[in-house]
Amino acid sequence: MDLWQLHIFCRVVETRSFSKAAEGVRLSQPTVSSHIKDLEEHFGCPLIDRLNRRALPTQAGELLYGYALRLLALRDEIETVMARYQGKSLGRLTVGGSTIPGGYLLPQIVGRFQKRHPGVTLALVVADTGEIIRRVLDGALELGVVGAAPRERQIAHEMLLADRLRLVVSGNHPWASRREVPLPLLQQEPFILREEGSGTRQAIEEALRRAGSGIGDLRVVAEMGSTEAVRQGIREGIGVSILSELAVRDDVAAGRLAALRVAGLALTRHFYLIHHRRRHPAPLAVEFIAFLKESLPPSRVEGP
Amino acid sequence: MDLWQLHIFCRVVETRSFSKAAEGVRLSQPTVSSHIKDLEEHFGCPLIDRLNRRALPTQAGELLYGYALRLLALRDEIETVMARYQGKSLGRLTVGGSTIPGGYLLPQIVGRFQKRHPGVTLALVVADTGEIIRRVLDGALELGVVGAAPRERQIAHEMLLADRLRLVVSGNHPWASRREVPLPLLQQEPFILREEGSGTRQAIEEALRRAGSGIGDLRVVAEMGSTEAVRQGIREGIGVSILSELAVRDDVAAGRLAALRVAGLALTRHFYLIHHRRRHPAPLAVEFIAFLKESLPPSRVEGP
DNA sequence: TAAAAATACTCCATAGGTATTTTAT
DNA sequence: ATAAAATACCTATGGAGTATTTTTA
Repeated sequence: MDLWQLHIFCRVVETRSFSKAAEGVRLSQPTVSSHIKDLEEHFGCPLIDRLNRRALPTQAGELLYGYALRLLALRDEIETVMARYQGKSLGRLTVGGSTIPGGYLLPQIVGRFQKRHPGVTLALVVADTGEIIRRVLDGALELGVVGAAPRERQIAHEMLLADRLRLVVSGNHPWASRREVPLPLLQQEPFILREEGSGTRQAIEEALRRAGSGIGDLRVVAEMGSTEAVRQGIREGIGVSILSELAVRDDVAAGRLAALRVAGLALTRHFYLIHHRRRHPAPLAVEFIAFLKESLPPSRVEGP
Repeated sequence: MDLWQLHIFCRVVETRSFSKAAEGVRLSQPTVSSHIKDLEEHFGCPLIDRLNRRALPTQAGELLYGYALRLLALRDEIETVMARYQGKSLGRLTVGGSTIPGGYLLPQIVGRFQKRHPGVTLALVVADTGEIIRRVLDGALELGVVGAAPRERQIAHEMLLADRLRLVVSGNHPWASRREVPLPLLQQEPFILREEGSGTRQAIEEALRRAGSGIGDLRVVAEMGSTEAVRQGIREGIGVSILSELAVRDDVAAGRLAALRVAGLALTRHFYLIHHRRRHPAPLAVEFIAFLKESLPPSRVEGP
């Protein structure tokens, strides 16, 4: 018994004729006969009564007909669902982001993508870079945006955008109107640092090292566990800090904070799009990647 | 896409391996590979990610897997339902009976058959012989038991039982204790006749004709439209009549009526089992016919 | 290096065809 | 005589096999 034979059988029942059914499915009449015979042998009972002018289903035939219709309908449903899936109007996409991209970049982009694809289930998972990588590896996340290039062989990474880190001071700080501050001056200033292990802190350490300095040369007055906490600390005048431009964009625009360069410090850091190297991306993921790239200001997309 | 390929695909998803799946369905690994490839080409997207040690479904694969399980389950349901149908524990049987068999023979037999086959839908249609034949022809009835052998080419008939017609008198009638009455004596007695067109009346006319007599020679005092009415008439002493032994069995046993022979009158009449000559009977109908025959007292089953 | 899947080929079972016969109206 | 299905027979596609190669952990 296969779907094709059931389809032929249904046409015979509906047209009450082997020849008409044959026409309908573009087969010869003997071929239809042989398929019906096959089914009858398979089920071990006659399905169609051949009454020379009419072919009528037996009781067993009627029973089979009902079920065959359901089966064929389900088959059609599969075809349409799979097609719809490819048309990206159906599916599920789970994206991960480490702290900065997950907090300040992806929410808006995921939101806009969601609006463009109704009927699609979107999820954004925010966790630290290591966790994001682990989840991409085991397949729980299809894509991730993280603050460091992972060295796992199984993970493919692609530079997505160069995020500028800026010296951030309160809006009423004496430096608020300056464009730039020299490093020695910064080293006099009370400084708020992120905790050990933070990607931002690592980027700062790296930049200082390249400038022949280090964290020890800063006047660290506080260590805080999140970007939010640091931002609050700056606004309340506890000190200044170096943060991702993304994280303070709104506050800078509103004048609550000011972002400036540190002369002689190359405070650039990259975010990477990651995915499993050997798993096929869902069409929706491909679509999202394209959407993500065109959503980023072109100026920010620079070489590695 | 066919059911076999979907089945193989499901095994691959479940075992997470092409080779294991191949073992499970008794195929070679390359054959499994080619079926999966076929499916992937059919749907136009990868379904399985081949990660050397493990084969994991893509998102599209998971989507398909869910539907495939449903489809295969429905397929299995068809197989079991069709098998159950053949085991006769499932189905529907509609039997027709003309007045006498429909009123006095089939109800008990249908009832006992119903008890023996729970889960089966049984219906008994009582109508005149012509109507029963028409309904067997159009397929609304699968079987019929009628009081005359139909001459339609499309209807097969088989003598089922010889029903004896008896002269029926009230339990307190002078003849009640007699075994037999001569025809001339009967012709003196008030007689209740069935209406024109009744099978019983036809049988009486036929018997009288064979004896060289006719209805005109009877003292007809009433013409009644049903066996029931005639029976009541006899009990109330309006007259005597000739009725099927089947119709008065209970009353005779209870002594309310008496049944006797008429000397010189061959009052035998046959009931016939009929069915459509060219339609395959459902297994349940075959079963019912066997049950019907073994339910009849063997003495009553005689040659035609 | 070993384990898994892909590739390359061979073979035959069967879906499909055409021509014809059978059957019942 | 006709219309429909069954039968007989032929062909070719593709499902299944074995042997081998490719790939990556």
